[in-house]
Amino acid sequence: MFKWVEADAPKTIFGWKNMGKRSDGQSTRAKLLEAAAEVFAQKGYRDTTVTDICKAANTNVASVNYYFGSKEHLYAEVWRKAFDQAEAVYPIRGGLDETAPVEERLHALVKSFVNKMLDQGKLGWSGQILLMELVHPTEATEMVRQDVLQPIHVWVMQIMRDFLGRKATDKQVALCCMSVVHQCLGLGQRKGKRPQAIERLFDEGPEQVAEHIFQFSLAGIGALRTQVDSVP
Amino acid sequence: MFKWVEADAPKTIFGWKNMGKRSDGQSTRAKLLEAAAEVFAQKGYRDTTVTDICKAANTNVASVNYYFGSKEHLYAEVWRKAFDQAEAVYPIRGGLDETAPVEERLHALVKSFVNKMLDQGKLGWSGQILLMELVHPTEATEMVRQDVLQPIHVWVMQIMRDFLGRKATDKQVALCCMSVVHQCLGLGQRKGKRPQAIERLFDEGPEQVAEHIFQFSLAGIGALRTQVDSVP
DNA sequence: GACTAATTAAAACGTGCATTTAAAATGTTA
DNA sequence: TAACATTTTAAATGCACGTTTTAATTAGTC
Repeated sequence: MFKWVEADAPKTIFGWKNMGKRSDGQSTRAKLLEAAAEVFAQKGYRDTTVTDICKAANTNVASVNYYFGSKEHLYAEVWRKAFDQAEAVYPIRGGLDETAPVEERLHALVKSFVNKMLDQGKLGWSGQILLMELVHPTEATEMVRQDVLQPIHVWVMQIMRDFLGRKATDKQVALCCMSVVHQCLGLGQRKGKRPQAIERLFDEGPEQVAEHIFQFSLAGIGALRTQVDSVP
Repeated sequence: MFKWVEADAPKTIFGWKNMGKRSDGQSTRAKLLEAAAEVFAQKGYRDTTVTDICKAANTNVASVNYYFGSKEHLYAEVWRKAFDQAEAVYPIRGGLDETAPVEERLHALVKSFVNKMLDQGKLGWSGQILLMELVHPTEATEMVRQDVLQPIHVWVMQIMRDFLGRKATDKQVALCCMSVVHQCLGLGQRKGKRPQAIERLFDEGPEQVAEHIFQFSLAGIGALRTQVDSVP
């Protein structure tokens, strides 16, 4: 795996102003990034051709390799950017820190997660890509695990631990994390591939779904907690 | 999409006994079916090459097209067979019919589903393929939807309806189905791609996980039911 | 044992795709 | 305006893969 130096940014660090750079509004690099994100989210890494991307971005086929070195590098960058954009609008912590009441933290978490999975616009791309990667990974997964996935996991575990208390085992905590996360992740399944009764749930936006998952999980966790607490 | 006539079966219907057929124990066709299932489940449809399959089955590259017409047809047949095999050992109804107590039906459903997703051997292949198809469908999805997916959905909906009672809305029923199914489906994520705390949950077999999902869901459904019942 | 059909085997074909190349175009510097 | 770096373009390259072809081999029938 070779190291790729970006074409745009580094060129100005020597003091030049805009050496040889075109000035047609949105740079080709940005266009590619935007177009690629949409195509990747829709068709997945493997079914997306660089020709697809360049057609969508209205650029030459060679531009992907010129700006990103390879399809794979573009994909990694797309993924990271999609995550950042979604996180900016739907922050997983909802502006809360670890001192906030657990219920509030869980509520914020679920709302954020559900929105990320169900957003119909560009903010839903990260969810689509995430799910595809978890089910059918590419090598790019490794590139974002530490920075993006790990912090979320820590936050969820923290919430569940606070819910269940000291007496709960690590396994019980992990199981509850799993239940909540999987309920949210599953929302990313391909549209139109589910039974109609399920599809209709999403017609009226993510709020109702998020509320359901929150209440459902709250009860599930509550049951486990009383069970934990009953042990001396 | 052309119609393909299988190479083995149809040849005997004219009254011949075994015309030209080799008799070396396991037929090439069966070897392909078995090997392909494993490779498809592991690498997914797109990343699997027919060379992969034939190498695993110890056959010639042309054999896939000879016996199945195309990679896609083989895939469809593999999928259906994997489902049947898993269903034979982990029946989704657990031997119960609609007159059995709802709790028992749900318990059986979850156990069956979890086993299908977590089985380490060939009985786990159908779960792997199912999840990949839901997240990133191929055209083969359509071939099994009616026969395989639809009946399961009907059964789950039935269970939830019986749980929640007449007063519950269709939407509430569907949401509960979703919560249960997604908890199970999520188990099919690629091994080794999750946080360690989660990975460890599966070391000791599916039983504990199934039990957790059952209890968790029972509480979640229960909460919704009391809410439903409280409305006059 | 010759005939026929089914199966296997090896090589060839054709296509789709990521990437490379080399030249042209565009902008900047002096 | 000349020299130069960056960016764009169109065409070429090379490889991987599904499928086809053609010939050889095997098994059962008469």
